[in-house]
Amino acid sequence: MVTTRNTREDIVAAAGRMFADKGYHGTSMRDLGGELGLLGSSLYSHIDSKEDLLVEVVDEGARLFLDASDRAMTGDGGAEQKLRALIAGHVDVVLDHLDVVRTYLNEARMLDESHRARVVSARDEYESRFRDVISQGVEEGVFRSDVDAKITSIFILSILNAIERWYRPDGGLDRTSLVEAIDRVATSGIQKPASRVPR
Amino acid sequence: MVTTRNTREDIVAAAGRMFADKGYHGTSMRDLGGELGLLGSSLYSHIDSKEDLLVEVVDEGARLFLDASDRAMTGDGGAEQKLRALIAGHVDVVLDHLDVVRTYLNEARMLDESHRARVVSARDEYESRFRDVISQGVEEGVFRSDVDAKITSIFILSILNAIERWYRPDGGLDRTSLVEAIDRVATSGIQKPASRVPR
DNA sequence: TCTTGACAAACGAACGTTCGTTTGTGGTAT
DNA sequence: ATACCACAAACGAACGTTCGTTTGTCAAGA
Repeated sequence: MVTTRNTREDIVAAAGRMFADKGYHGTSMRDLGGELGLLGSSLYSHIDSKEDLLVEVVDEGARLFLDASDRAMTGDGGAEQKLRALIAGHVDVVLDHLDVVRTYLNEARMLDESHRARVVSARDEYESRFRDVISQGVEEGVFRSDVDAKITSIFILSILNAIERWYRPDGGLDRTSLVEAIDRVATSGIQKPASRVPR
Repeated sequence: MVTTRNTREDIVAAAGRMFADKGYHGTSMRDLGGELGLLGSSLYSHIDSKEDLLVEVVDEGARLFLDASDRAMTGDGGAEQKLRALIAGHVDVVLDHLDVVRTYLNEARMLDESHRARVVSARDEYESRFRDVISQGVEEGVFRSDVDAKITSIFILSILNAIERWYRPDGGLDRTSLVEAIDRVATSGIQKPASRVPR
């Protein structure tokens, strides 16, 4: 037989893919087995329950974002560079782990109370890094003093988390341009500055 | 007996509520009946199928947004005012019809192909109104000429559509301030304009 | 030989839905 | 006013199917 055996990680990866596409409750164990060329029951040689799969995928999503933000915060630049690094790191996670991210963002709420609580606190921790960098920028004087760090961090994360809903890798917009576009709208908005010294 | 009877609209409303909370596939007809003090089977005195309920809720969501944008576009202001009206109208729809909106945004993809296609085209139409207003603003010269209307409209809608994920009516942020905050970050960003006469 | 991964059958529970029946209510004829 | 009827709403049992999961078996690698 030439078929390679499936590992536990194959199953988790396929679960991430299917949960992202059809949702947790919209994916049956038989669906998932079929994706791997197995019967649904055969999955139980590798895992204990369907919910374990969701926990595993969602935890991975949380970890990816936190790790990326760790890396972004280690730079020695000011708030502007740090914010841009956070944005770039987030975009990288979304584009490099699209299925995990989609499951993390959309299906985590299907977890039972205790697991969901862990995810929520990880998400809060992640969001606080954006908030802190924005606060820092306000203190440094590079961001306007009337900027509300909390709500602004929510807005930036809203843009970042929506990427999975519309971005297509073959859509003619590479990730550098995407980061650039997000960074520009976040920092400068769209309004033309009042002209001050024309010529 | 004092209990009032349930109408079809009660059922659709409850369906919107439950689909928003637990997802379409996460809500059983017995769950839904229980929400109304009925057996699951009793729902079929009013409806033909579970999917019909989803279609009805999602269609309502699409209609709410399109109607709001119709109203916003009738003003005679410039692009800046129109964009702000679009934002304010969107926020009103989200906050006044939270369950319908959550189902519209998160569960429409569970519809079968033909129904989903209708929703996608309604969403495209709605998005194009944001895009057109932004293009108009660029032509008018009130928005910077390097603004990409397509991607910018996506970003603004990302912020607007994420509201359902975090906003709490009792959270100390009223809707006027919310609209104001979105409008400001969209038009002005967060960066402090370069000062020209330092010191 | 021992472990692993997959099979295939089977489990009980839950699913969406159907069906025949009961119940309550409002209008009409008495 | 009372009796009647038509109808809509809800019941409750049951349908066939699918769900997540358990179990016992067996072939193949280590």
